Amino acid sequence: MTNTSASRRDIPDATVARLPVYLRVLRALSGRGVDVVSSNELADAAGVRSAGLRKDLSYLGSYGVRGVGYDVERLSEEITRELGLQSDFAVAIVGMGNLGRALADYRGFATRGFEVRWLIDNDPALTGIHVGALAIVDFDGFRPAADESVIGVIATPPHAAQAAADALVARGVRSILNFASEPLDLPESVAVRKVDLATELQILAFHDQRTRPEPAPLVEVPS
Amino acid sequence: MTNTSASRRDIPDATVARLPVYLRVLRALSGRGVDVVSSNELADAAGVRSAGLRKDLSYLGSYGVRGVGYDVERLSEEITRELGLQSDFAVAIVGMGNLGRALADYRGFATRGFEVRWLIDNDPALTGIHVGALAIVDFDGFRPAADESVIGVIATPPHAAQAAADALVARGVRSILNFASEPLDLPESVAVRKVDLATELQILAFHDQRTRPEPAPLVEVPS
DNA sequence: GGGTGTGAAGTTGTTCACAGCT
DNA sequence: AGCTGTGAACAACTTCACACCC
Repeated sequence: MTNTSASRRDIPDATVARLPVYLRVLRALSGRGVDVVSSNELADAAGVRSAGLRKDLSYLGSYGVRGVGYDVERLSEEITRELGLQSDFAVAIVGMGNLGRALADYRGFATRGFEVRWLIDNDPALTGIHVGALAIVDFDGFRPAADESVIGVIATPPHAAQAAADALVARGVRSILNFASEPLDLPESVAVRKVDLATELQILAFHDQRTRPEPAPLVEVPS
Repeated sequence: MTNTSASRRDIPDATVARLPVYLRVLRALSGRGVDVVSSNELADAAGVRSAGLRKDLSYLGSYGVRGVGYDVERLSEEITRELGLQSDFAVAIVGMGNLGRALADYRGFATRGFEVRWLIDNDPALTGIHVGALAIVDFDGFRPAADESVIGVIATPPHAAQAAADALVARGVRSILNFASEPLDLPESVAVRKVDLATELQILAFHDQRTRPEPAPLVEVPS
């Protein structure tokens, strides 16, 4: 809802969630000098089915050539544009515990169009300390320009997550990646994605328990 | 498919993915001395709709009381049992870079039934070094008992992920949480979940770009 | 031949709305 | 009266299969 204004073309959420994966594969191919790829090869490398891949790409338009495949460069650009990644996004990480520091140093961001530009923590003992090339600031030191897009990453302890989110939103952040297990209560207009590590493990635990091979591989006694 | 043996009751994947969230909320309620909760309150705290919550819980059986709500303790136990979390799971983290170290120290695991028991890295310069109470070992030092369930967490650089996964599986691991962006090629019998941080950011970028308020909200003079 | 693009069918997940129990 | 449990309607997503084009 709230979808009042024009929503360009309507790309399903499930598709949007896979576009970054395709993009990564395409860039790897491009780096290896490949310039045409079939839906089968691409799907394989991305871990999806080829029919699904073709359907996903069809939402962007027709960028493939029948009997041949997709132009790697062209498709790459198209997805980049669709995801809005032509210009770099700035990232602000809140919470400089272990996880926050690890994220601050994470190499994968820069290579995919994200620049970590602020490290925020309200603990006065931490402000001023450098992590990599950046100094930790408190929220007063976080003043993004009104026209720049900043993605906020919450890596605080659970009880501080809501306050961190509110502070980010108050300063114009409209997209948040939340590592705290606490669900955030925010305006509809703010996009939130959650990564809860313990939840992921629990989901795996469920499947593990369900596919346990034998009931109890005890004993081997004859008798 | 491959669904040869009995699959107890059939709980939808989407429901399984939410059970851990409910469980966390229930435990928090329990800690605050609450002993009955309605689907509305629980749904609210978990960030879902009440009808959906009730449907989810209905897959576990009928543990609510009409006109009253759910017994917090009872439901907690039921979900715990269903997820297979009665006994602790052991976790092995592979790749002791920034992310691996952060995960090794992550407090959220222990409180949710997971014990990090192995820290693995094949770099000889790292083996023997302690991170918290555990020493880093190489794969030769990873010898879980045949009957214990271990969840493997891959926090290596992308190019090492497949080899790490293969090594885990060769030692009996059947559940893997993969932080590397590389998709893993593994037998069907191994459950894999992927957490790709850059992908999450890119999905947010898409939404951000799409909901940008005005073309250019300039002016207003600060100084 | 080879591989894309896409309606149609099938599957899975969500929401509604109300019967039924306490 | 209040709140759960659930069939039934609905919506989203996936897979199939084949027409169509190079």
